[in-house]
Amino acid sequence: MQKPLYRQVISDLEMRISKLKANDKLPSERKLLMQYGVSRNTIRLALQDLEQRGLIYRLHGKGTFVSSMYLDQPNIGGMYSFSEEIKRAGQKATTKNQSLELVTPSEQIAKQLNLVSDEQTYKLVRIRLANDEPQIFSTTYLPKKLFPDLKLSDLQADTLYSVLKSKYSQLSVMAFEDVQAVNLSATESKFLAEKAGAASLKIYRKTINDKNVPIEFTISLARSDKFIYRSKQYNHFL
Amino acid sequence: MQKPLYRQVISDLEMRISKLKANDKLPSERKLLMQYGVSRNTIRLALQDLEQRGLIYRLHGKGTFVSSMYLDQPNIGGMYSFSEEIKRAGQKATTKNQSLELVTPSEQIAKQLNLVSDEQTYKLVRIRLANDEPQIFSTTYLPKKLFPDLKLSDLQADTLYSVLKSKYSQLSVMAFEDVQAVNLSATESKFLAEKAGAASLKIYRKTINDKNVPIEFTISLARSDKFIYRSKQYNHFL
DNA sequence: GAGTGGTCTAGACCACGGT
DNA sequence: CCGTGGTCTAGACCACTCC
Repeated sequence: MQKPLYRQVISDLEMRISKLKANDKLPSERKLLMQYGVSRNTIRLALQDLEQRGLIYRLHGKGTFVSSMYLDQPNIGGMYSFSEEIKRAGQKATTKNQSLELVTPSEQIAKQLNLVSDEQTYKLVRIRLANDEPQIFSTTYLPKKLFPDLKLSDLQADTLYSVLKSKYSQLSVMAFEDVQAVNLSATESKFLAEKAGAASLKIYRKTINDKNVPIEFTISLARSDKFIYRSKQYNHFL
Repeated sequence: MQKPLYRQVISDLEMRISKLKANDKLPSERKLLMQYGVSRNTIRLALQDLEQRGLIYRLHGKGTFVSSMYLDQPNIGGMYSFSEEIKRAGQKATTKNQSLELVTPSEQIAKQLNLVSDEQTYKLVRIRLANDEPQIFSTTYLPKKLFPDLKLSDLQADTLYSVLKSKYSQLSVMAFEDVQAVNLSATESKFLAEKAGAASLKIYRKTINDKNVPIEFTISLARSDKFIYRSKQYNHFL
């Protein structure tokens, strides 16, 4: 089996949807199951996925429709890549003080990454800049067993996610993010060229792959005067 | 039928999960279907919901486990209503200083709500409390033409979203949210019973209905020591 | 091999929206 | 009334993990 049936249906429907307009109606579930020759359950698995990702919406008793936001604003939300966001804003993205070392993670980190006992992780520390101004101070933990022989030079040549994908075949499918507001400590404020006590966004991100296995845990501190955290939220309980 | 079977399973599992620790193992799907006397599909529907909401994670071949991302802190992000989040955390949700008036909105607000010229909106100001402690100070704008004859008494009897749905047939399908960290001003800090300068989350939310029409714009200020803004991000470009 | 979650089938009835 | 999505059953086999 190459790809699960419902994944194939998803891919095909994605193509069909991209050729439709916002609020266009899709065929009913019963028509789709005949078109694809699969059971209703399989169709519903596919539609569920598309609905969660915001490509379609379903109305009880009416039908399934193409969602508009996805077509109008494909860039809003989703997994943000710092470099791409900055470039889109017409600024220059750079990274400073990059360091990579092998460490035994704290209990909190180990739990997030589903690690047992004393498994080691890479610890990647970065300061991200836009037009040479510090914006984000981040610490990333990557399990050693998933990313053997990770080199700093790899990361300097390409973005983190593309390295994980191309060198280690790890696809980041979804990320859980927790966002808090914090007052910067004296030391933190220096990294970000801010005043001590300034309000800052603290973002905890856990990224998982297609097998539901955590592949990355990152704690970021972001200057909030320049950086906005943007997300889309879907209502699952209509 | 009172509640769908899988919703009942969800409620019961939520209770069981709340008594477990992070990374504790749940019974297997086959054990659960025997415990609840339902089919496997129903159990999986329930587990899917819990997984999406971040309460559990599942590992192929290993089992289902309590997620560590799920803390006791209520989530202020997303379409979840404040009252429900607070209740879920076992606390008492109340609202203070509610005021409702008809205003001509600023240009910024009018733009967000796709309003023309001098269209009026209702302006709803609320302070939300959990266990009598102020948590969120919010200002909500609702277009008058969509919600004629909105009464403060309606909102005091029920949640905002349920009023919009039941009285005006407006379904909130999706919301865009921008999150910033700010230092509280002197006046703001008094509303939230905090110190001036304390870091706080400022959340701009625009909610749209199934026709892609903006139905609500809200600016919230939330105490970040008690609340976490939580979101899921999907990678659309596999 | 035993146990887990992942995928899939072929039915059924319910609840909702519109004719 | 019909067509829609929502819920539900009772099976089956596959893919993965651990022993």
